[in-house]
Amino acid sequence: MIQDLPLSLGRPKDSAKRELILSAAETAFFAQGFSAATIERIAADAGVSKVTVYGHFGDKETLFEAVVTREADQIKAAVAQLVTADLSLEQSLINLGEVFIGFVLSPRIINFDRLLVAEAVKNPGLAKRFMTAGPHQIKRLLETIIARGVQSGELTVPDLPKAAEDMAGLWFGMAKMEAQMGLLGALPPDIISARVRHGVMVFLRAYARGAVVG
Amino acid sequence: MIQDLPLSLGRPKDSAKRELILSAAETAFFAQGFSAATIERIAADAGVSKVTVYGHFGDKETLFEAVVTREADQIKAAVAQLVTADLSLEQSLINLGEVFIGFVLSPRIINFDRLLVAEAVKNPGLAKRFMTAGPHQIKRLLETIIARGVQSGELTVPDLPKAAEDMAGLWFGMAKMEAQMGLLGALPPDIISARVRHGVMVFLRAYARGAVVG
DNA sequence: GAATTATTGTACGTCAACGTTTAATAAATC
DNA sequence: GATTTATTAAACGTTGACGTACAATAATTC
Repeated sequence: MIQDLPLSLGRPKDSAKRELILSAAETAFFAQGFSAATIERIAADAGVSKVTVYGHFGDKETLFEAVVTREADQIKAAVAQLVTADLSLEQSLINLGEVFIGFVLSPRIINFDRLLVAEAVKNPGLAKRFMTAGPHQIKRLLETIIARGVQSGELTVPDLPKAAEDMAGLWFGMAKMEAQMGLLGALPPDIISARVRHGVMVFLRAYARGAVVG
Repeated sequence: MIQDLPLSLGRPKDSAKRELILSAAETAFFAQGFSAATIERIAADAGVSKVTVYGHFGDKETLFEAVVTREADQIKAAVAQLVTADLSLEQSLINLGEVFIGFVLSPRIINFDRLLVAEAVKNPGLAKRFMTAGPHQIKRLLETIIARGVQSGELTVPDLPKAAEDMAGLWFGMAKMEAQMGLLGALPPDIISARVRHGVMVFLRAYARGAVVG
């Protein structure tokens, strides 16, 4: 087993086990929510003693936070890779939209979302971390793309953040609500693509040069 | 106390107590979620014995369902009153939007939403009932209004349901996500109004007669 | 090899909440 | 008044899960 550098005496904590615990916890929390998931089950799924779980993470709350933090970090990394290549305005929007919508509407993220929404009251910090790592970053990218469209003279945009929200809203429609409520299964890529393309067309039409939108 | 008609022998169930229980349950569930809310506390808040709660509703699940059904009925009734008066297209959209967005983003409904989202996995029927009673009805109204705009020649709409989703998406933007995550407090009416008006303008611009939107 | 910490299995203490039981009383019908 | 059902208060059984304790063993440093 690959071990960490020795920072203190005695047998070091097994970081592989830590990862196994996190993965099992993620699965359990995603599937059952915070309260319904049990430490014993998580430990069993991770192939680890319950005591080890308590050794790595002090209690259930801390374990949950670690799961959320880990997921948020992964999201952040994924978003950071979304460098907008040098494509047409329309293609840039479609590309970003497909990634964004595909991501947000994926069963995995919908489950994650459910978790955060349920826990948002007790633990607003976690929800905020997720929004900052994911949606807010995407919105920034969107603004960048739209700003390029303004510079090239293709668009007239009086308010950049508002326009970005409009684009996101058009992409979503009511789909996220439906997905959260469990009325939407996993969407095939072509459905997502069609939805995104439609949204982009509407957006471009509304914000075409010459249009005046308050 | 006002009693129901005698349908069977013996002392009838007190419908007033039933209502008190439902109200207390609603408060508890909204504030704490399904698992965290306790029957004892609900009974105490309703000023009623725990046994009475179990007498009216067999168990916690059933009580929860009764709360959701009651709320959905109220929503349905509220929506039914939204008869679209004979106003301009723009005014009709603004009016409906303000009611819709104000409703969906209100802390009360956001909490309700959180509940349903968390419970949607276990109990998809409840979530569906809510969607049917609320958002889906609104969407129908929206389609009616948009169709009037088409008939009057103000709009060109190749796909009515899609257009209605676009309008809803523009109204929402990312606001509902933020609200669900607890990053948005109660919104004052003028903020909601501004958001709705902006969405309507964008929508009308995109779907103005002559526009061709796939 | 000595000292130190991690891991495991098992068992346990604790606690909170669901749901039931019981005995007494209240409200309704006949 | 007899019967039947509802309500209450209090006590109880049960369950499930969190978190801890203990003794034995494994891994690591010095």
